[in-house]
Amino acid sequence: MPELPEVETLCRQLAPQVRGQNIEKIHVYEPRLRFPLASNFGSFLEDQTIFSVKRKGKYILFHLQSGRIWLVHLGMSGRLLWTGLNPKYFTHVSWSAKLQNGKEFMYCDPRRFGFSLLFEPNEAYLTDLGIEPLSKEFHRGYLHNKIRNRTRDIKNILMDQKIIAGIGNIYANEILFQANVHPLTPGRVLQIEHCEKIVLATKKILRQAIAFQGTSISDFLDTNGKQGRFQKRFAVYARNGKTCPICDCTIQKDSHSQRSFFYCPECQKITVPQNPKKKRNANEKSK
DNA sequence: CCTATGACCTGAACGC
DNA sequence: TGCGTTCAGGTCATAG
Repeated sequence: MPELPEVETLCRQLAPQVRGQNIEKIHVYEPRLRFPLASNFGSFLEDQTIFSVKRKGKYILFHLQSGRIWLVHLGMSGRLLWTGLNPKYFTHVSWSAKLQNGKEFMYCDPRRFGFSLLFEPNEAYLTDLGIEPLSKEFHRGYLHNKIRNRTRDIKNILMDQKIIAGIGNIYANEILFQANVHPLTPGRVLQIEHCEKIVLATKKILRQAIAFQGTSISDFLDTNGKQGRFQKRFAVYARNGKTCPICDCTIQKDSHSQRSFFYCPECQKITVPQNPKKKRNANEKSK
């Protein structure tokens, strides 16, 4: 479910309700997440006051007044929901947090790829996380430096959280369409002007997606159980067989390193020619 | 250091 | 109706 725009949506909804609130009660229902919940999960958080809620990449960070940090990652299928909604949403509940104002939110995660980590004041955390794509740090020179010697394909690079934090499969596809770059283009063939297009496309797509409260394909719901709407704006993602919004070609779907990718063969021609070192196959397609 | 691959989970959609 | 297969928004550990 969650890439940067979805996590940002959740943070914006949570912040006004939880800021300054004391955590009255934590319930743990299912500790078996990507990393098992710490045995002191409840006692670490109970009676702490939430100072702020921030997003970093795809992480939600609750900064506590004590200086402790509570980090939440939603994996593929994690949801944060206010209690009181239709009970059908509350399957696979992992934990809940009740605040002094009576509000309570629950973490539900069927696939259990998400996790929650706790940090003491001054303890290092997220040390390997890359820069924020919506920050000024993310500019064409930064991207060009990161990719200039890489053979990895650009879509994979965009999804590398150590380089840029927050982009996943949906937005990588949409960004590369917007930038007219084929998803499998090796990083090292992209010039500074391509990097410029990719950076601009990244900021544009992510901002739009945030404005639409993220994307709901099947799993994502906001804290009130409502879907995002950016899926209505998809140019390529999950649109294979449909018409490109720009050129009337048919959107293609393919797969690479166990991830689907989607592209327009006409609009996304920036790619690498066949590697000259590679031996050519003796047989062309017959006939 | 870099790159590619499998593993971790459940549920939904699809084909037979 | 049921059973098997494939796929899904992410990340990490491992091997070369």
